[in-house]
Amino acid sequence: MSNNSKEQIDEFAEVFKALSNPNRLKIFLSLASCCKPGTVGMIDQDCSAYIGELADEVAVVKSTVSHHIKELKRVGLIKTERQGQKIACWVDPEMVDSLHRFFKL
Amino acid sequence: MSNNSKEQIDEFAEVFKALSNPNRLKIFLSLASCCKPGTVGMIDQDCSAYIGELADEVAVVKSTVSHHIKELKRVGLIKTERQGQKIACWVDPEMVDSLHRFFKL
DNA sequence: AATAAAGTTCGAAATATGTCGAACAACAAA
DNA sequence: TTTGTTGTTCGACATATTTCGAACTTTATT
Repeated sequence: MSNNSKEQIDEFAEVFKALSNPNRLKIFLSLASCCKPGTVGMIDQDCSAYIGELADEVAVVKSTVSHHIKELKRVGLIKTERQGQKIACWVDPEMVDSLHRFFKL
Repeated sequence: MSNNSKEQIDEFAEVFKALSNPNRLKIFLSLASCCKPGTVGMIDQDCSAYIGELADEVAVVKSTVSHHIKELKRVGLIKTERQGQKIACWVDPEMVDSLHRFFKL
């Protein structure tokens, strides 16, 4: 911990900002709820959700969820893929691991 | 990860917000740089810094550092203690551990 | 081709944040 | 008690964030 360049610091700060909004954090946790080791980059029905589902779950309109997803994606916390009309979202376990190591004492 | 109540989510969101500002994150990392296991609650010259030192390090005026320290303290990331004219600041390893566990896959 | 479903983009409004400098308070030293 | 050092509080200002609803796009279905 704490052996970081300015760039790394700014990058982590952006990730933390992405997680600093309660609704965005809820979305992230909802997507993370089925994230297990060994599923890096994998998509399956247990490990992803659609925008509309998330909107219902978090109780904000889908345009807002769309913004939040965009931000979570921008900082690398989640990945997305179009599946027909819908967009599947899932967390990137590598980023979670990076954060896990960040707080390693 | 992700088995959290609304209150816990809001609490973590506040902690992440505290770490989302680059200058505040720098301050935190500076204080964390010497944080080792087994030093919970301990203060010594290797494990704390004063407001003025931090202001120099981060290159913002001390009134701003004072605000940032107040915020880091409010969310539980750091602790402080007056030592004569100065105020010693150090990270709370328990909170760091809590964050470490948060990102445990 | 027309309609429906799922997301995105845009514009607007309210609220929050980060920063500074000036004035103030607490403590120490002469 | 006067002066210096360290940190806090206050007011102000510029900028960023969060959220919504309306209009639009993309894909699927009839």
